[in-house]
Amino acid sequence: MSFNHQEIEKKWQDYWARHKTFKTDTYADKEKVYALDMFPYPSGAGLHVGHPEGYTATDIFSRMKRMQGYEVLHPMGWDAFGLPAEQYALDTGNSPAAFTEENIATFKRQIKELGFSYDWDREINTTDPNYYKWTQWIFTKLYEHGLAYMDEVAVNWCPALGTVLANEEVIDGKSERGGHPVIRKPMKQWMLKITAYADRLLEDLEEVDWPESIKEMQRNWIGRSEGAEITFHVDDHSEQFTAFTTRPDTLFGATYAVFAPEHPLVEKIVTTEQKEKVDAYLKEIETKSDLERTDLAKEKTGVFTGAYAINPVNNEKMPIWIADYVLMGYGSGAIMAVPGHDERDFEFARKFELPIKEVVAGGDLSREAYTDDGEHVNSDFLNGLYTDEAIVKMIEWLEEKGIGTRKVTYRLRDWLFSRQRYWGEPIPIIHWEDGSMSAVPEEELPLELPEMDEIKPSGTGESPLATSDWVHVTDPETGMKGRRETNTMPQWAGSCWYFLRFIDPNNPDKLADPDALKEWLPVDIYIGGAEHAVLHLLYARFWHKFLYDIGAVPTKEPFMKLFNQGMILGEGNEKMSKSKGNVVNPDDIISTHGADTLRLYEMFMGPLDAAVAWSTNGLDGARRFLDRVWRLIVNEDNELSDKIVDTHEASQMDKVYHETVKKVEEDFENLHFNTGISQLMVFINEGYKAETIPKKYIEGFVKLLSPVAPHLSEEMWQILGHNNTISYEKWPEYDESKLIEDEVEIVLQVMGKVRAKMNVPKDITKEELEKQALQHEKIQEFLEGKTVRKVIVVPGKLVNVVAN
RNA sequence: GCGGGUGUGGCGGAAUUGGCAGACGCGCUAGAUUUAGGAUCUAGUGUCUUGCGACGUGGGGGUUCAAGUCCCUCCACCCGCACCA
Repeated sequence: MSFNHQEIEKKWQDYWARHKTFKTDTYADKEKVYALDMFPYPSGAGLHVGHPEGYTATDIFSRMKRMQGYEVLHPMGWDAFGLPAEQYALDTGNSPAAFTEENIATFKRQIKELGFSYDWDREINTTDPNYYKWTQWIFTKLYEHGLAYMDEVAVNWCPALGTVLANEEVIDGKSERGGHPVIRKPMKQWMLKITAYADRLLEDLEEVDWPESIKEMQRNWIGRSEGAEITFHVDDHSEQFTAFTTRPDTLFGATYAVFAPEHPLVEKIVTTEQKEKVDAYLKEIETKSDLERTDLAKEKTGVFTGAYAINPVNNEKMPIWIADYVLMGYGSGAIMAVPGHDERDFEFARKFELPIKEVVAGGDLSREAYTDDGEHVNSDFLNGLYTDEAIVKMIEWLEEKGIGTRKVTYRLRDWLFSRQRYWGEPIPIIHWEDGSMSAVPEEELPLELPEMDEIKPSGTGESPLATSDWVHVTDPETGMKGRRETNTMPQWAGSCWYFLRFIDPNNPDKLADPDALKEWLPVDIYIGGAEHAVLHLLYARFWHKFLYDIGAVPTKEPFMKLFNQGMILGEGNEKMSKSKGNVVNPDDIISTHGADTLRLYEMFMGPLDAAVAWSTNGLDGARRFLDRVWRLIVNEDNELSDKIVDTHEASQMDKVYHETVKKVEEDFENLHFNTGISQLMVFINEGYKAETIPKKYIEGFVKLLSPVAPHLSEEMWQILGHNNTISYEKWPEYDESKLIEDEVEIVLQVMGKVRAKMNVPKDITKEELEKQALQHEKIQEFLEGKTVRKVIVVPGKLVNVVAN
């Protein structure tokens, strides 16, 4: 007989809700554990089977920690601002708020049906004014500290979405959401000065327990490089420019200079003879999208400006070219080209027949650029030095002459923070008619979004808010008129700090009580998808460091341990997608197999971080295991099976039980759920073979199973004669002595090959073990006619006889 | 191209410090039970071989008494970055 999952799951979900079983006591005396999920964007499509994977992992961890006596904070909320709701509102004329609310209701129902042990009293919604009041408050603090500023920048304007996108939201020249074309357009935008934190964001990665791949991605994204900035004069002009280089030691080999096409100096220095060609080139570049520019980048293009720069180290004239392989957005948008020792410069010099000069010996410059270390030549005072020393000496020389300095450059750009959208947190800034600007005072926050009958693009590139009366303000004291900022914040804003609010979600006076933050921070385990490796995780770290600097949070880093769950693929090993029709809906699985089965299956599929294909057979197998557990413990009359006996006598289950407790605890602690579950299966297999099973072992087993399959475990716990929830029962302990048997099996090898096995007492001496092994009949057989050269004895494991 | 990662049965995957490769699950085979079953229980299941045995962790080489694990080299796939000076 199998259990009725629909009945049991409903029963215990109701019980937990009614008793508020998972309510967290913020100020409990117990030691604290904070287990966090990346909260979802509540899309109209509802929950996907990928969501429960990470959620189940943190839930198992949380449930185990509760049973081990910790006070656990395990919350859930909604990252509910975002483009799809606004797009829906534009398409249908309905309000994004109502649409969002419906989606949240669906998500919440689905998540509750999976039996996660969230403290629902801490539910957070980023679109709730009580929440975004503090998102706005953080913005005003950033503004006060000079970290939020407005700048005219060439932004990624997406005409289809009617908004500006951050660099990270543009993939191959198209919008990350929707795949619409994106063009460059100069606009006045809000920026956050994340670059001010670049070094700390880099350095503090050392302190956190994150996957190396994610740390590496963040390091690459920040892209720190050390070098020098060198000033060059333009020949016959009063103009000068700077170029950044990581190889100042090769300055003697700089034979030409290259500007990015957008470099402001280009129009000033271009000669009349070359103007036509330069203009044509600029025009060609302008009409290319970013996508084309990177695509066509394989073949280098460029044009001579007619002007020359003076190489400060030898006063030689270097022709100045423009080429789009030099990027305006990095360094100063101008480079000194050293074709002998830089592959890109080499390629360019070859194509345009520019001189190539060797200054580091060791390569063959007729074939390729030589970028490795070597002895410097043709370099005056650097001759004979190797790269490291030559760099130091050259920088000293440049600094002495006042024509260059040591310089660190980053790939990381400041964070483009405004969106021309309605459905986001309003940026709490007022632009006054006298041209000044001020932040909305704290006591006036939250600055709520006005309700609008119709949300339509303003047509001017401003957000729909520009069409509302809401924008107009008058200073009650001076009577000065002003206009509210109409840009809103990007979706990343609300998720930058939500984990702080979970700690003290209803605090009206502060973002959260500092004492409570001290108790719970940093987050002990944070699980979510790898797609947030740079954006969300870098932005959240930046805000956290800022809040740390102003004394609002007590830790430098927000997330101590991070883990990325893998993707669940469709049965054909392809990504699940509507168009392929291979999407698995959790609702269907809960209905046919039950939430416990879904949880168990997703954890048993493979390692948590692996991408594994969904398998209906595998899912059936998970259900079969739970049925086996049920049938072993519960009889036809829904009572405890006669096989379970209340005894303290020694049992054949002793060893496997203690092994199971040990392995399950260790594996769950390390998020190795697949192997922990396999051990639970081993225990049940042994249980089927045994005549009787001590009740205490079955109780221990049900506790071990309960984090994975909580509904079924609660039901069995009740059948075992308990009236309370299993959620706070003491986690089982194992007895190390029960793991060791009196006899151990020893592997006997000859020349490294297993030839026989034998059982010996566990405390046998090395000498005795060797003696017995050599006497073993089978071994004797193999040693016939051979001379024993050496015998390797590993106590408790094996004996290897070397003979020939 | 650069950086990171992964390659183990028919499939998903296990294997402290190098020490019995293939735990557990799926699938498959046989038997039991059943009116019947795609239910349940029991046994088997890396490959080759009648057997003894031999071979076997992407390919090749090396270190070692002993290699999935360490070293060298090549290949394939996945992820990230992509002219970052």
